[in-house]
Amino acid sequence: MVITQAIEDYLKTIYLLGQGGEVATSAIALKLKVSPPSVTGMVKKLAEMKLLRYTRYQGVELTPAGEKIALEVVRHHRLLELYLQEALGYPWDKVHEEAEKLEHVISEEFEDRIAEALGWPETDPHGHPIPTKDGVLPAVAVRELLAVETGQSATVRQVSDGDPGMLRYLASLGFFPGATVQVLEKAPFEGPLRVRVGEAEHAVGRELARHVLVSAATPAEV
Amino acid sequence: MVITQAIEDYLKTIYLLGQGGEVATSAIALKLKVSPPSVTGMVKKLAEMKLLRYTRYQGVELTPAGEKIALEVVRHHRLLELYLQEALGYPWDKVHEEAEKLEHVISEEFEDRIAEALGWPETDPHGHPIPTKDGVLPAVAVRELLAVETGQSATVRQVSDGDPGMLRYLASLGFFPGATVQVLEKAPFEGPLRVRVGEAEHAVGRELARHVLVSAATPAEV
DNA sequence: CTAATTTCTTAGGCCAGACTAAGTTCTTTT
DNA sequence: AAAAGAACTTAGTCTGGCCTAAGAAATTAG
Repeated sequence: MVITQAIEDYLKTIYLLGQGGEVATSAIALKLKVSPPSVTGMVKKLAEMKLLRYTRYQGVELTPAGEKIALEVVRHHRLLELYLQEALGYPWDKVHEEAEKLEHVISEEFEDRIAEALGWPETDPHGHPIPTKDGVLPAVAVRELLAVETGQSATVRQVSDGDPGMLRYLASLGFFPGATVQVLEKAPFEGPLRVRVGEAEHAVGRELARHVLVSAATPAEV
Repeated sequence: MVITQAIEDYLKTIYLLGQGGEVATSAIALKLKVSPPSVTGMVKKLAEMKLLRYTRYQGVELTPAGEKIALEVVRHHRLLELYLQEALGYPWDKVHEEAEKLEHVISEEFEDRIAEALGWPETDPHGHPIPTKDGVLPAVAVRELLAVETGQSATVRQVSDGDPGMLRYLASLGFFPGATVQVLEKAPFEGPLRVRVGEAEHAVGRELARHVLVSAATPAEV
C-alpha cells in the first residue's frame, strides 16, 4: 500500500474539513481544486485501502488508520510553518504555501530536528495546535469571534490560514494569536461587527470574523 | 512547458554525468534506476522541449536552457545539504538523501533564505561547488587522488556523495574536505594505495580512491 | 406527492512516466 | 568483412490521477 502525495493531500483535507463528522465529496473537490468525479474515484480507492469509510451519495469519514496519516501531515505542515517563520524569518502570510509543498517530502528525521530546534512547540504561527508524534491533537477550547457577547472581551487564539490576502488584512487589523479583542457592537442581520483590537477600533465583516477564533479573555497572559 | 520533478531529475543527472560531453542513455538509466527505454522516451521529450540535443544511438547533451534548469536543481541540492548539516545538525552521510527530495520542492524564497543564513557559501559539505543564482558553477582545480605522485602530499577537496556507506567509511579514514593526504605507495595494476591521512596510515582500494578529489597541498591553510 | 434542482456517481478518455519484449544499429572480435 | 555481442530504440502495456459528458440519487419547491 503506497501512500502518494495525492493521497496525503486527500486525507489531510478530509481531516481538516471533517473535524467530527462526515465530509461531502463536493467539499473535498472544492478544497483540492479537482473535479467531483476525481474525488469519487479517489475516495473509493481510499475506502479499499481502509483509510476511510465511504457511503455512496452520502459522505466520507476517516478511519483511525486514515486519521493517523492525516495527523502526520498536519504535524509536518504546522511544524514547518513555525520553522519557516522562526528560523528563516518568513512573513506570516507566506509560510502556508511553502509548508504545503514541503509537508509531503520531509523525513521523520527532519521533522524531529525542526521540532527540537523549536523546543517542541504546541501551536503554529496561526495558533493551530500541532499534533504530537503519536497522533494526538491537543484540544483547545475556542469559539468563533461571532459568538462573543456584545461588550465582552476575548483573546484571539487562532486565525485560519489558507488565504494569504485575508491573513495579511487580518494582521493589519491586529488579529494575531494572543491579541485581546473586545466586541463593541454587532450590526443586525449579516452586518459587520464593531470591535476594538488593542488601541484601534475596526468594523469587521461577518465572513472575515468567522476566520477568527477566540477563548475567554485572559488579560494577564497577554 | 511544464517542468516536472521527473524532468528536473533527468536534467540534473545528465548534467552531473555530462560535465563536458555526451551522455549515454544507459548511464542515465543506471543512475536514475529506470529502464533504458524509459530514458529514450524521456530524452525524446526533452529534445522536443529544446532542453537537450539528442542523436539516436549516440547520446545526449544539454542545451543552455537545460543546463540552466539543471544548475538550479544542483544549487538547491548543495545549499540544502549544507543547511541540513549546519543548521539542523544532520550527520555528513545523511544530508544527501534528504536534499534529494527537497531540492525539487523549495521556492526561490526558501533558497535565498537558507543561502543567506549560511552566509552565501561556495561549497557544500562534500566540497562540491555551489552554482550561483545566475547559473554559474565556480570552477575548482582538482584531480583524482590516484593522480598524485608517490610520495607527494595533497589536500582533499571533494568526496563524492551518493553512497552513504562509502561516505561513512571515507569519513572514518579521515577523508574530509580540507584534510591533508600523502600517497606513500601505489601497488601496481589495480592494487590499493597506501596513504597517510593525518596521523594514520591506510590501504585504500582504487575504486574508493576514485571518489576522492584533491588539489595541490597547501599545508598552511589546513 | 410530483417536479425541478442540486449533488454525486458512472462511463469513457487522456496524459505522464514507468515497464517488458522484440527489434535495430553500433562495436568488437576473429 | 562477417559474425557475435552490446547498446539503444520501437512497440505495446500498465498505473495513477486527472478530466468531461451523461445518468442516478437525494433534496427542495410547488
